[in-house]
Amino acid sequence: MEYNFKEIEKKWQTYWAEHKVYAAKVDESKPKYYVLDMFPYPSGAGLHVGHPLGYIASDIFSRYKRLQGFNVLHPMGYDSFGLPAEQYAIQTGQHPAVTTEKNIARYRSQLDRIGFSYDWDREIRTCDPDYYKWTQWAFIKMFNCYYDYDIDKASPIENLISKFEAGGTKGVNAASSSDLEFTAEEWKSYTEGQKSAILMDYRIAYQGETSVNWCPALGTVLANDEVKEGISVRGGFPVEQKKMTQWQLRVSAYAERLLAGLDNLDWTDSLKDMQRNWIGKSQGAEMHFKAVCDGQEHDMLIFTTRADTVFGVTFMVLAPESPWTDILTSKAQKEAVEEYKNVVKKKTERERIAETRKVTGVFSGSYATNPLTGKEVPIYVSEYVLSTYGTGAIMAVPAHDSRDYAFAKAFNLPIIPLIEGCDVSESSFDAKDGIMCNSGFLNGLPVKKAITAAIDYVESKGIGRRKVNYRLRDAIFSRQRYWGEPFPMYFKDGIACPLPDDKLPLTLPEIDEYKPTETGEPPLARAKDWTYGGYPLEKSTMPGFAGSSAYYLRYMDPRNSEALVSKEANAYWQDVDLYIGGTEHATGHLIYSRFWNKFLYDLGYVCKDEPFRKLINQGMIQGRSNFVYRIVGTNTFVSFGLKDNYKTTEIHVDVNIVYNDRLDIEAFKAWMPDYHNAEFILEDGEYICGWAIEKMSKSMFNVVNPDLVCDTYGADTLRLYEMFLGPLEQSKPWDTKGIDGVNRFLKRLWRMFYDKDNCLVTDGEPTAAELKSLHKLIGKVCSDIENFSFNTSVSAFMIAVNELYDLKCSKAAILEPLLILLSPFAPHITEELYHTALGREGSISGAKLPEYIEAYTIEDNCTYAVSFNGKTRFTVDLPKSLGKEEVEARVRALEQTAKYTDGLTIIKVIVVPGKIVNIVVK
RNA sequence: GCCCGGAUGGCGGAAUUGGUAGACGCGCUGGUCUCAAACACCAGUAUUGAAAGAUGUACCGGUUCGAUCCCGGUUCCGGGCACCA
Repeated sequence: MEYNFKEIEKKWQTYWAEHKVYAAKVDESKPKYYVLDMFPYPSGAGLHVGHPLGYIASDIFSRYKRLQGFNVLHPMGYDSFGLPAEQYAIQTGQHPAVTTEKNIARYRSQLDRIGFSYDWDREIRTCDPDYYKWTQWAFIKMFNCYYDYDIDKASPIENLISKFEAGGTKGVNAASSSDLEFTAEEWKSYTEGQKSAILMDYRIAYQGETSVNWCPALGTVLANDEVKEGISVRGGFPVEQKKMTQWQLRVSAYAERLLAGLDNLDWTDSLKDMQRNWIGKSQGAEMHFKAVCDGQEHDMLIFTTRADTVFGVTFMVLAPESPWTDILTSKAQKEAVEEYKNVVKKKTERERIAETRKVTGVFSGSYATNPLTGKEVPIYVSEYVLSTYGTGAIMAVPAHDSRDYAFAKAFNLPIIPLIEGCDVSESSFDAKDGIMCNSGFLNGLPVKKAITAAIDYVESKGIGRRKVNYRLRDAIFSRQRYWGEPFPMYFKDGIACPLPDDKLPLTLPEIDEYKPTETGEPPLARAKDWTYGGYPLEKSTMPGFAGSSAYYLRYMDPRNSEALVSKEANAYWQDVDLYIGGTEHATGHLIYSRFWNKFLYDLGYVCKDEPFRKLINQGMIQGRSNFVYRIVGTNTFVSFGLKDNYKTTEIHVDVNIVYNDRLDIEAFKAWMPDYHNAEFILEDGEYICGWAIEKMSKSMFNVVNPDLVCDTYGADTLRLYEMFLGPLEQSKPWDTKGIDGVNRFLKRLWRMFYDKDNCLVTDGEPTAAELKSLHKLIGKVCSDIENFSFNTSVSAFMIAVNELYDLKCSKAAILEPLLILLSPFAPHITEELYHTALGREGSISGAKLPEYIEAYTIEDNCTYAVSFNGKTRFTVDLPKSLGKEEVEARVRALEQTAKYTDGLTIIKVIVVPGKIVNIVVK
């Protein structure tokens, strides 16, 4: 019998599906284990060989955990709302639901071929109304809550209303968009409209005006993590800043908890660092400065982390968009400031980035008084101060801040050094290090102590207070698009109201065109009768991250129509034990999910504060591109080794017509009409291609389709090879030619069971050598899997099978544990051999993981190399059972009889068991 | 500019984290089988040298009997953030 992978793989995939082998059910008798993949966006291009890498890893781990006796939840679904389907719809008029459906079918068939152990009964799709009902439900909950810092969690908005009714804003310690103050009487005197406007500033899901990333080409706003270097991540279009009223989520209220929660997570440090930087906590102080404009006195508030440098303030700076700027611009400077503001406003985000460090600014015409020195300093307006961070105003200390320094140099402002011995003639001294000088009562203190002393002083004089700032901003939650979740909100006389729960889901209406309207309204404005009870419904939709923020909860109880997840299901599955996915979600999905989960936790809907206990980031699989070299101005192609003799252009060639860097010339001629009459300059009768490692993409003709690999080598080979390529978390290139090695391994495994038509499996007692091979393997593979070092596991399998093959071992007592151990990696072939060759019943996934017995792998004797000062002089075999002291004693004795002393005396014997003995001599 | 990761044969990568560097696989070379090819199998394969040996983990230095591993500095590559006061 031959290893017929096609038949075997089809047979077992059918068996698993028919017997629902991987269906997960709540089972209190077993410990649970939840393994989750980041669900894919089903794009039109289908999967390439890089996509399943993480899925294979998580599948191996899931299968391994099942063998260990865990009740494993391993679900899959689709993140199926999103821009590409909509862009396609705009171009073709096809409904996004239709293309999405088609793409999902393609993804499913590709995934199925690889043999994953998903529980497909739990599949979810974010665009399914039964699913997005719960996205809308959560949004309404957020709308109906505010964040109370006193209890440090979300709380129903009614509680806030009661507080306002009882005592106004006094004693209210809540996250809000503005710092309003009013009394209970004032509150009661407000109209409904005024009240709802005030409450809006406190809600966790709220509508508010902010400066947003507006992408004109996409016709929508984007969140910060959807923009990189002034360009939209999806599509690559320029993005500009624009003031707009948008739905937002008050993620910033959770900044401290999102930061603190990281400490207890089993994530990589680099990913935690990314989130920490994104949250951007900085501790400092707010300080009041008296400002005078045209004789009028105002109060100005700044934020600083360097309160110690207040004696070196030589000017102040306001953000152009800051409300202070209008108040503190003098009549004389009005025109200049307005002009400056206009120039800044017109710049796109991209220009701002390109011109970073180019100093611009304008004098406001007013002056501020330093509260500590009483000195007057000028107030400037400059774009290097951001309105969105801190108070939008700073005190400038050019001697100790490089940005202030550049500004001072450009505007010829004084620079006062405050640290003993520092040189500020060429650049500022930014380090928080040294002894203070020129700083009144702070003189003589080291910087770090001076910071505390300065803040203490400021607090005691009532000039300011300690303050923590976060860079994390609220998430802008509206998108002016069609293919997303509709907001379950309507506007009654201009006041935003949520739909009642029994009206959920609010499904997407049909429209005949997916573009924005001529008047610039979102596509939903095209819908007929987009109203509720006669009131207009919200016309924008939710962003991509809405649907992915709580999907891991829905998998626990995917068909529940009463709740996002039942209390029972949530209590059993709890949280995700292992989450595998790419780093690209570090500051997007992984922040939003944590926020969303914490919110639901505050309200008691989920039992865990953090959703993802352990996180692994798989690396990218890069493509290996091949090139041909066309001699300029001809249709002649010269082989790689000879190309330097000619003037050539490098052209990407489809890697599927190149074998081992050798071009299939006939296939090349047929590839594109242009090359039909191509001529070639060969070396040794062959055309050798150049190569490079690049991103896997269609345009570089280096895409390898997993279907093709499954056709030629089988899914088990694909799975093993993807793992064998290198460490899971590292980026590495795909190179199809190496795949023969793992394929050979499987064929050899097969031959251990079958020779032609004979089954070779026998009973019989295993020998010591066979047991040693097996148990070395068990020990290695189990510890590798726990460490996600799957590449070395595959090597270990190859070594063990080679050893056993050489020993001609066909004993069931050895082969059965071997198969079970290998089954997570290569489920089809092991399943087949388990049944037909070993005659076992049921699926191998129900088997028990073989136990590792160390005693089998210990060597009787062990060779020590004895060396003097690093030079090996002789080797000696000693029983492994000897203790360290005894080895030392025997070595000393040997050394004496061997007369290797050369007149030297031993000062130290270093024994490393099983390794080497070093004798240090003098 | 700041914060993280890296750097080992022709290639992907191992090395029990201070103890024989280069496991395993690819590729290459030679051989067996074959009319031939494919498959399979066997042997070799860091550099240098006829050999003994010498040299080798990006570079410079340090600690140590001993360093791919620890410490200091440099270069290059990858990722993240970027006027965050």
